[in-house]
Amino acid sequence: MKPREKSSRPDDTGIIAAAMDSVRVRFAPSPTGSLHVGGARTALYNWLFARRHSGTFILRIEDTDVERSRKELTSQILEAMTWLGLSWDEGPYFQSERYAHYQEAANRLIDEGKAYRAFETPEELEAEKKRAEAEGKAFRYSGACRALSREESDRRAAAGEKFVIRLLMPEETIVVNDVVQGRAEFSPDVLDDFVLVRSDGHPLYHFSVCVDDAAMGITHVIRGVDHLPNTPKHVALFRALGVKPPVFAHLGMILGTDGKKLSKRHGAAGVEEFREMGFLPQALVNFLALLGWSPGEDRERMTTEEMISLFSLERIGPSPSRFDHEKLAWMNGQSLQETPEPELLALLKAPELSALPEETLHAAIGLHRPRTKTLVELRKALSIYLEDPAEFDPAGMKKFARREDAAHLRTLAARLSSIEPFTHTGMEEAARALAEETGLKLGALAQPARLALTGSLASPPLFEMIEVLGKETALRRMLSFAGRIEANPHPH
RNA sequence: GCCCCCAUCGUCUAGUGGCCCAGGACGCUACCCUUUCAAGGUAGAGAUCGCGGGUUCGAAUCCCGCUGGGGGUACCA
Repeated sequence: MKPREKSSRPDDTGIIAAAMDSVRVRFAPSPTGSLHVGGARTALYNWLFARRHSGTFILRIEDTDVERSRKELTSQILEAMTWLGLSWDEGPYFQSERYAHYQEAANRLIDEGKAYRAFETPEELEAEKKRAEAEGKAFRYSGACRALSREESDRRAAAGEKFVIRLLMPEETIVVNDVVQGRAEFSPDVLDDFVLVRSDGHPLYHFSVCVDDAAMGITHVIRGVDHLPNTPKHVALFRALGVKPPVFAHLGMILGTDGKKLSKRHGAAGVEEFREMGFLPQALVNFLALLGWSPGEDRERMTTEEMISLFSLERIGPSPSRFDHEKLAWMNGQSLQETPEPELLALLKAPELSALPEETLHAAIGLHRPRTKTLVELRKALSIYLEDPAEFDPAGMKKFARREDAAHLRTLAARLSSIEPFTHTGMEEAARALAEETGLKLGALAQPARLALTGSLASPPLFEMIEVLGKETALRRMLSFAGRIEANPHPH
């Protein structure tokens, strides 16, 4: 890592400075789905922030929802994080293995009179909710069980009566000072005594998060704005727990191009999907970093090290952003061009390419890589060196599969067959001479050949490609394609 | 319904009272290069800074209202 920059950076002042000595942040996904790019961006910002301040990045799995959590999704998330290069310093911790902590904290809160048992059944609550709705009012738990004496509460619990544990919400306005979203006030009459622990003993999200953040000494909570309305609850809980709340930074949502929540409908939403589509982790990271954060000074493409040294919470914007696949594709194309060839070969994961002579493969990559934006595209482009094209572009067939094209193909093939040594410069000379003699444009000769060789009208410079393909393969494809046309020529 | 957040080119954004009749990037258009497609080069279109009121000598930047969008409102996370 580069040496830290001096304290002229804006984030070295003010509110964050107090906790800046030992930054501890966490990414806390819930294993109810694969890693969404929104989650990946949250993880990235936490990671960048930790690295920027030589802090600690903790990974914590929030699997208290037994019904929806799935073990295999955890490993999938970990794998995606690793692929992105977001290494964690502690964890993964599993909340499902930390129930003793929650139990202990809950008992303590009850003992201190900051939380209490509530014995209403789900049905009773549901009925109350219905009633409130009918009256057009927002439902808030009545707080009826606040009035229970400790003795009665203990007695009913001991008798086996079901209960949840609720936090005794203080009757005061809670102010959340968010580094990204600014100041937000929450009036006590929209906050009720929310549930900490379910009747089956499972801690609820708000509770386990705060207990863990407190226990793990989390200094900064960086997460999506969807959690902003939860934050006053967390602040109250931290106070009840006797802990200073961390600094909050809530990130705007990542939306699809239509402004709706990003999902598979928009092409892809999971990190794993982007990986499969042939995107490079550094490109995805760079792109995601810029979705909501800007280093200023018109910087766009950056290495991870540069992002780390430039990153700060105050340069994160509050507004939601749309996921622009086009820009990602551009960035990926840029990264693809810069990847060293041995690494690229490993990334391509195409063992069949080893059938090609090293020199051929090297030359082919040199020819095709500049024309591709993803690994998948490059892999497909390279396949023409392994087997003859199986399909031909319909538009190409319409334009360049007429009877005279077959004739041109045969003439060109004949001319090329005598070239020795078989170099692209020699071929080009010969082809130009041929064009001159016949009064044809070079393109009239080249396009049918291109179609014959690749099945497509778009390719690297024809003769360079032929040189890599080899005389035998090239002539075979040209002649066979000529035959195919003659059997079934496209009318004018 | 109630609560909270957001609002600069199509998109990501720079911009924190005068340097901005708004800068960069992706995308788009044209031209150059050229055997095709990319890449590259050059030029260009594209935002009355959501709307309306203030404050100020002066506002994209501060305040209020409206509109639009998003989120939350669980014994989910």
